[in-house]
Amino acid sequence: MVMKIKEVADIVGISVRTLHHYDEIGLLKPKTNNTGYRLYSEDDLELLQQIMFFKELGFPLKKIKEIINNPSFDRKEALEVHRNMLVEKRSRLDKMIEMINKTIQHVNGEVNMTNKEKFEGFDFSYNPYEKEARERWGDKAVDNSNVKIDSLSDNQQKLLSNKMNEIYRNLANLLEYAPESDKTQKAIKEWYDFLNNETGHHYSLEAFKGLGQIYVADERFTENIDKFGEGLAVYMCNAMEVFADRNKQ
Amino acid sequence: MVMKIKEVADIVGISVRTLHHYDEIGLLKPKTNNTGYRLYSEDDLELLQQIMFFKELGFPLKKIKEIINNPSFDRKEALEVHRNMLVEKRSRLDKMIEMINKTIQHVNGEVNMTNKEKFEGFDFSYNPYEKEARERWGDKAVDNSNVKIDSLSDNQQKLLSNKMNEIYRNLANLLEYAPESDKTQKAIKEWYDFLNNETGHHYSLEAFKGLGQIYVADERFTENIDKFGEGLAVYMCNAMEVFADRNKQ
DNA sequence: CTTGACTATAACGTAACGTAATACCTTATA
DNA sequence: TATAAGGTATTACGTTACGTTATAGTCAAG
Repeated sequence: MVMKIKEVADIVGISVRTLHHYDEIGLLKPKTNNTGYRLYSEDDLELLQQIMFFKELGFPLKKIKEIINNPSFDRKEALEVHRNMLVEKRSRLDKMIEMINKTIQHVNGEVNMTNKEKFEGFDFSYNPYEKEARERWGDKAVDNSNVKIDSLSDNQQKLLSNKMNEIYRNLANLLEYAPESDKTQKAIKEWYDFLNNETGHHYSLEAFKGLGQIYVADERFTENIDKFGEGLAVYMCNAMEVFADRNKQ
Repeated sequence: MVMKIKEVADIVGISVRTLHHYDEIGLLKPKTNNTGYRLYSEDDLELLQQIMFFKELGFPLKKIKEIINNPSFDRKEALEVHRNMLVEKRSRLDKMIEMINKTIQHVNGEVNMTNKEKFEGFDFSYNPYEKEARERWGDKAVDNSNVKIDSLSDNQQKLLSNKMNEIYRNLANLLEYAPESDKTQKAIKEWYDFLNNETGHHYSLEAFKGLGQIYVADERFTENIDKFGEGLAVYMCNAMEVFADRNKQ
């Protein structure tokens, strides 16, 4: 079932102009019929829902475009982080309500408020989930160029980039296990095999170990990797070392 | 105690440029010392708090200026309406959280969602308090879109609908009494309580009074209500006003 | 008395649409 | 089938609420 622009606008609660705008900037480009009318599909609506979520969270459209165009974008994961952010937002609202109650009492002369207290509810900088989202989807995390291996083709780079993201996410969930644990080592092996089979380069175990060390030594790597989990770079370095040493000879 | 601009900016969590801007447009003009530095007093901070409240609610700065410059502006009253709006906002957040949970299930293939459902949490068109605020401080034009009850669940709508019919029938039989009569006022109270307890929205007395006025102003309401008895809409409007004024304070 | 952090004004830039003008397309109704 | 009403497209300039330099004066600590 396809829908014309006004129908979509009415359902979503935005203006037709806004949808025009999203088309203009390439954020949401529906198909058109022979007379140039925009026809929105179910998939377009799903995408629009995603866009609205990110918009609700204050992301600029440019960033939203980057995020949803990134092939490593995991919709379900995004939804879960969004939920956490909304819960966080609600608790901030609670704070504001509490604050406004205090202010009312203050106006009545019943309570004194410090200046800091007067604005506590407005301060949006202390939201761990927004921070998480920014770190996960913000500038550098989306841009894998820091980590790319120049000699590869575009396709290979994209593949590598996706695999890296997958590996990082995967490993970030294993941080509680020891680097030498089976689960971790299995993930590392996957990474090692991928490098050898898909990148066109051969990585010796020593080279692989060296790569792990680069993750810690080069802060461009450290920074990007740690965005997937605190201390992940060091963790990976250790795990890769264990992997190399175990399989050596 | 006076504060320099950066201190204020840091406390409130906005930029220095923003405060410059507010000064430029005459929204918040602090005193200056002999070297031109802006010095913000306690009163300036209180005003800024007001400004931030209205901003949070999506008012444009121009309107905010009009509002707080209006000599009839009652700070306490404004705060109370603000609180109500925040509570309303929180319940919308609850809706969004519910929706996102549904969406996650939907992604998992567990549930089907209609297009309307997908965007329910984004629909900000129904908020009695924003309507109240607009009428009080904003354009007096009645925005009909605020009158719809689409955002209620099917069950709530059915319940509301039944209760409305009951109330209307009831009141149509009281048309011969004055709007301020005990019988009429009792029926009105029942209506008011129902709205507050069953619809998920909180109606202040002012909002309730506004609702009555809508019955007369919006011909869709007038038409339907008058089916129960000639002139019932106007009668209810009067009775609701009496009820609001009597119970105020 | 110098340096670094803070402040001022001025002026251009930008994001995300709003608004208006003009013209074509679709559909319900006479 | 004609015709009006309302939806749609493109183009283009306007607007809001600041961001971002650039340039220059001010203040507080070492």
